[in-house]
Amino acid sequence: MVRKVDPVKHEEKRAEILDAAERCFARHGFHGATIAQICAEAKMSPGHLYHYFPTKEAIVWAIAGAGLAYATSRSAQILYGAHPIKTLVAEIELINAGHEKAGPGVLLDVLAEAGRDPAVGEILRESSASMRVLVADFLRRGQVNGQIDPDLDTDTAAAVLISIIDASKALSIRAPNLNRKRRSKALERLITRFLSPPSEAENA
Amino acid sequence: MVRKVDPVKHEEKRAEILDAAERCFARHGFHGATIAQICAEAKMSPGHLYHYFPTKEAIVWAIAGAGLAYATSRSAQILYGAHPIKTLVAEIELINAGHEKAGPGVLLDVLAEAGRDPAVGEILRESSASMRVLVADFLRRGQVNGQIDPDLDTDTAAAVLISIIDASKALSIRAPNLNRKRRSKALERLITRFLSPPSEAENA
Amino acid sequence: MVRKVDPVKHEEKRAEILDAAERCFARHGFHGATIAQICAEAKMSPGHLYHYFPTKEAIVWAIAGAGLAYATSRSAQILYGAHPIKTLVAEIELINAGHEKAGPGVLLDVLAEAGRDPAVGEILRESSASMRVLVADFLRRGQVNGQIDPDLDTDTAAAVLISIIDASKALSIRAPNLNRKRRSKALERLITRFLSPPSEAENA
Amino acid sequence: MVRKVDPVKHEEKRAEILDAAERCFARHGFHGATIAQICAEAKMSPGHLYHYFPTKEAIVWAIAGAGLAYATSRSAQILYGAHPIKTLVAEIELINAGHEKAGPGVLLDVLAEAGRDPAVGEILRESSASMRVLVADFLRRGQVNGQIDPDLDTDTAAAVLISIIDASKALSIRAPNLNRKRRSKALERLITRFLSPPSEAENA
DNA sequence: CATGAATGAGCTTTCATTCAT
DNA sequence: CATGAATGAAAGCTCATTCAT
Repeated sequence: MVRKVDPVKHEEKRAEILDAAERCFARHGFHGATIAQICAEAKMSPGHLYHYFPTKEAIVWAIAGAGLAYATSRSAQILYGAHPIKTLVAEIELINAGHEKAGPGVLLDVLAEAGRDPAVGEILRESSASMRVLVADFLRRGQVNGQIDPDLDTDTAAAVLISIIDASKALSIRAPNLNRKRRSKALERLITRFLSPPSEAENA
Repeated sequence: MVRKVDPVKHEEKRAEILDAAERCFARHGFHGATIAQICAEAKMSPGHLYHYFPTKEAIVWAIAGAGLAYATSRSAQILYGAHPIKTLVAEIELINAGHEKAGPGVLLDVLAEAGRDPAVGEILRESSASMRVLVADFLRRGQVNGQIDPDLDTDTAAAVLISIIDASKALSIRAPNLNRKRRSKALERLITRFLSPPSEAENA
Repeated sequence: MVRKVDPVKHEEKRAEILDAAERCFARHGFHGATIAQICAEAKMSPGHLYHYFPTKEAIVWAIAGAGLAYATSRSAQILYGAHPIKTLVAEIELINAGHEKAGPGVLLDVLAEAGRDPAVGEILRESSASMRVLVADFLRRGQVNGQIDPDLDTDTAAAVLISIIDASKALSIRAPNLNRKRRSKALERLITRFLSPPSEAENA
Repeated sequence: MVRKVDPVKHEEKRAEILDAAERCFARHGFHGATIAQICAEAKMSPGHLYHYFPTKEAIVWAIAGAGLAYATSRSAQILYGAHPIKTLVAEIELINAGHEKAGPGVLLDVLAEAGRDPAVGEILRESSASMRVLVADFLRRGQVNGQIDPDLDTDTAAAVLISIIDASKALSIRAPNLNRKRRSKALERLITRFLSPPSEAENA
């Protein structure tokens, strides 16, 4: 007999579904979006979709995991690049600019759902933990070369920094008409001063 | 002679429904909670509930409005009291401690829904705007007496500060096991340094 | 003790309710109209309304009875007046003119409902029977003085004549833009020729 | 390769639903019949039924349209056959005989609903108009060969004739115990005399 | 692999009717 | 006599999920 499934094609289909689902979830929320909408968006019948995911919940979990994994990997890129704080703030601005066209994405939905669906909670906490490791490591390196206050508890500071990304999502919804330059400057100031050693106040 | 309606009783019933609805929404989200659950929680038949609210949406809007109005009024209390920053951080800790028993409430749901339901968006933006006025005023007073950096754009800074409250909700979901003392200290440091004038770095 | 109820006032209230109900039924049909609408139209609370009618059905029956009784009494007036056929056709035109403002009333609803609700059926058949007696009597008088074909079975002819009134309701709904003069002329011709003795073809 | 939809099966299912719905509407009226009843009658789940019709209204419209279309096509058959008037009256008798078992059908409901639901009104008026064309044409042909009064306005006369079919429905409800022979004779006389040229009074 | 027909529990909402005041 | 608060069964409709093809 022939091979049952081509695992590459299988993964591609899964990715297509997740792409479609993310657009639907971003537009209507996890509970507002329907399987039928996702099927239409993915150009796929419901019977076929259920070959790839056993339940709608499973799609939600996959979306939550993928979104958070992307945020983690993007953070790694930024933190190991040049001028991480400036880049991070620029990234936030870039994302928020995207909201004007496509809405704020699913992060807030994940946060809200995490308080209810234990599986989403678990995914969020694990992702946050590994991102925290990443950021805490960055902070420790900064402490070594004197750019970051050695008194900071790196783990706690990392958690706070991560939540500032969430805050920026909230910020762009609560006050969408804020001047972008001023918002960037304020966020940069917030982060820079939080991390800086006591003596001097400006570095990135 | 005959009383037409007793507006006090009417208001009380409405409040009972909103109380019940808030508990249900906090547990299951705006879309996950059902009218039947709210009726059970409020010990009321669906027919009766619909004497007080024309649709489920109307209940969502009322909950969003009430929650945000409470946050605004509590903020006013804190900002006009003694040691506002310390008190604010303490308040955040108090609220987060509550999450362990009752979940994180509906704020994140409001933020997520605001990106979808224009009515919720409007409610959120208006509430945020009036809260921003409040906080910006506080900051301006601080600038006058030298406790806050006169270079800060008070409006932008106010928006950022408000979103830090949202961030603290996210923080307590992403990292529920963080040491409380350290978290408080970090938040206090974050806020204090954000606001302080350039020369000295420690005051509240 | 005092008299329990003033029967005159009681009848007046009943009449007010029936007035209100007829307007609602004409607008929305027997099943489409709600007790709440009737209460609003009669400026009355539902509790009070139920002092006068035990069920919604009872209101329907009363409306059906009243409408049919009115038609019967109006017919009597016409049949015992001068130029009954011309007057009848004029009356039909008058009624149909009213439809343009207020809709076709409840007659068709009564006919439709009579096929389902046995009580309405009974009311309709009894009313029709007594109207038929009236018309048959008119026809017999016409036969005596030679204006009406003595070969006609008066009872059957009476039934057919009555149903022509129903037909005219249907006519004004099916073809609302028909020229009125021509419609009147056609109806008059229909009735006149139906009744006339064989020799001459024109009289009223 | 893969069939998208089998339009034949789809049409069959639609027809089954309409069959079931017609029975329910005939028994309980458009507003009295429920989706659940139609589902039971069609042996189908509500979810499935809504694959074929988007709303209950759409079913009502389809039933109204189908019933009127049938009446129109049947009329065409009769008018182009031999002895149209005798056949028409016989058909009316046949239909009315059916009422004793199955009730008077939905025609009166359509007429009543047409005064309220503009969509039904539109369907009725369009169907009536095309039927009127058919009947008027028949009358004109009769005028040519001298069987029908050339003085008749064919369009108005056609409208009146059509409404006599409605009248016969009403007749069989108002007076179900009328002698059939006599009723047939009276209807035939009504129609024949209405159409006949002035000189002779008997032809079909 | 792929379809879409089919299910049925459950959703929000309505409404005739009752009851305490 | 009069109110309107209160009920709860049932309405129309949705949607995650399954199944025959």
